[in-house]
Amino acid sequence: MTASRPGPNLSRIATSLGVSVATVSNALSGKGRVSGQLVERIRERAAELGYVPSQAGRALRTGRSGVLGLVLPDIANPLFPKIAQAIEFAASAAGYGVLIADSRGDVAAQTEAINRLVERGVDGMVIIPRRATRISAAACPVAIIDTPSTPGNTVAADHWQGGLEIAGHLAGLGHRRVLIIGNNQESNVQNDRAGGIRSGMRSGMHSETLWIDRLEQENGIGCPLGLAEKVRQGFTAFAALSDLQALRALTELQQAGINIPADVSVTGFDDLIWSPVVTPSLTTVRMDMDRIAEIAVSALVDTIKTSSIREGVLVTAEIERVAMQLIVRQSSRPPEPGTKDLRDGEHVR
Amino acid sequence: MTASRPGPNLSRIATSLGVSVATVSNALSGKGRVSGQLVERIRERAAELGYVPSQAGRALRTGRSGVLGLVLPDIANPLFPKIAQAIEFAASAAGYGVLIADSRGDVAAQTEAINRLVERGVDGMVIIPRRATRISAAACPVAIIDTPSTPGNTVAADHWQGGLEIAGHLAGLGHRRVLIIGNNQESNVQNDRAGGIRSGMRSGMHSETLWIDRLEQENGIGCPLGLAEKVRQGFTAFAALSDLQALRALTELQQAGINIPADVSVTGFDDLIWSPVVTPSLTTVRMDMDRIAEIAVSALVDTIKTSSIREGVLVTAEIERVAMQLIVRQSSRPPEPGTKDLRDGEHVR
DNA sequence: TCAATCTGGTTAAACGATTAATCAGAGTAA
DNA sequence: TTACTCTGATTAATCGTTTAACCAGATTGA
Repeated sequence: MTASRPGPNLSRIATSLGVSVATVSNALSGKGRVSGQLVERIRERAAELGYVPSQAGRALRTGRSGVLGLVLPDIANPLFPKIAQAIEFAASAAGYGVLIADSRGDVAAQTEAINRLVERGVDGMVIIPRRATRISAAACPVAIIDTPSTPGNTVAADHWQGGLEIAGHLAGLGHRRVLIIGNNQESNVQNDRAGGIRSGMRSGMHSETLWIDRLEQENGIGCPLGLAEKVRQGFTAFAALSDLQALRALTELQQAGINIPADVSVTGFDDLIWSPVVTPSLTTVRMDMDRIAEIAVSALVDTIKTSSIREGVLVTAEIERVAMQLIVRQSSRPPEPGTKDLRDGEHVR
Repeated sequence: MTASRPGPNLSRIATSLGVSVATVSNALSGKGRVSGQLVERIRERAAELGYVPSQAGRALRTGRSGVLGLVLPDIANPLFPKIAQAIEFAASAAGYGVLIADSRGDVAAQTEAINRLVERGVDGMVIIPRRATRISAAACPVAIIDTPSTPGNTVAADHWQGGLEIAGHLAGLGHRRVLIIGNNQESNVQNDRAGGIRSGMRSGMHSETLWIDRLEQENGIGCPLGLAEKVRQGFTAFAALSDLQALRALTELQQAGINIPADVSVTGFDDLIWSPVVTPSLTTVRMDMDRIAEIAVSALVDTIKTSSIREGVLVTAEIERVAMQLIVRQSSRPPEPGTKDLRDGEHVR
């Protein structure tokens, strides 16, 4: 029993017009030598029969599947929807499908996931590593989206510059003492963001950094961050390295009776789904995921088209960093003059 | 130039052992008649050469691609990570790959996205419709994950029962006046959840429903929900139909100086990523997405394997609804006796 | 003893698209 | 007239796997 596809194939079109399959193939792909009128007639007939080329047949012959793999070691990442959406859009615009692979955070399973994609014959992969994972060269071109400071990175948001934006914003509002809140000290992305914030501090400004992973190792997961105490110490701005941490800070502060933004300001990163709808809405920094995806995919596709042999290449793009955009909302405001900020000044001295 | 795959193929194994390709194929698939020892030798050699079957060749011959499509009309849905993860896991356990398709919320683009998947030759699709979209029968088996009350639904969380859990929990705590908060009156899922909550009300309990979409049509997107006023009217519990709305309610109430859970309780649905880490952590109801995905995928795969012709079938499974699980955290507590709840009693009378 | 059956394989034909090689015929130049 | 080029098509091979059909040799049954 041969399960034949329902639709028409090249040969059906060919016999129905009394020409050869090669001619039909040439006419549709515009490659060989076919007269103008015949091309016209073939195109018409193909459309009228509802012809769709068999990817399997094409893949077998050309060795190209027309499919890209998308690897996210941390698929539970709340950024995933945006990433997947952007990659899928860019890929399908370039005529490619997107196969997803998940490794559930496990580093060993990541290799296995990559292998599954290779076995399925993807022409290339987009990998968004969680930490500084060395991507062991796969059997196909690979584009990496992480952060510009990661070696091998293809394209990414300029997280450092995003940090500068936050620092500039807080400085402009008049904040002096900033607490940076991250959750993973191993993360290249978070380190760049934090570095950007620190290097954006103006004279007279001071920052400290709170790493949640450290804190949770001691006090258990989900422990309080002790932010009310930080407020008492004179911090007037809390710059989280992700909106998830910003939300955690926001609610903890609110619960402690501290008003945002009247008493202190809170900022985040990534403009995640809840950021516009919480009260107060969250000042944050957004990355242009569509543009990043478009650059990554087109660089990947270029490499695929030019590299005749199926080899593991790390793809590079001309534009390596894409600017992040500051979104000012309600959660940031100048510190109340004469109260906490002044008290802080005394505290420092 | 024929771009040949790098790895070995059946014929390489065959010639290296001096047997025919058919025998190798039979040995590896365990289908034809091959002696035990020969099977053994072929398996060994295949492993030692690192043989991976060409999906393209197999797909061309069998008419099956070994790939499932995943269609999410609302890819920005915060549940997407969990869904994609669960589907990918179940599919790859069954030997299938997962191709994603996004329609960016556009209903017209949904059909186009489905077509793209069909053109890529997916063997079946899992569709998670946003609203009550009639799925125009695609050219392959389709499993739908929505809610049990949707006609054509294959398998889904028992949202109604989830609502009952919430209602039971709030009733057990002693709440009398419950405000249900949804954001989309067209959603089957949300209606089932709300219906469950309402039908779980004990005698003496009262509920009202606030639809955010209605409110935002009048007052603009991101408008305040006026929950402080509701508290004054005597509501002591706010049951959101999604954790996103729960979060919106939580922060709005906190900002208004209302303490949770001391003054009022807030509950959600879905156990989204932020629910355990906000303060107070959110009481919610979780669906067993892994189980749902496993049921949907295996039903789909069964249908694919038995239906010889490639036709558009709506797949059914034996288990149609999967129980949701109540997760009690900090945001729900008995109402303060003698204060708001009593005042409410008077207010009602 | 002769035919039927079983065992362990082999042969060959697909699946559908691509593409190098070829070919018939017309036009052209010497 | 002969050789050469150009155009517009056709032929045939190929990608890797699956599977129906066939076949040689051994065993079995009557």
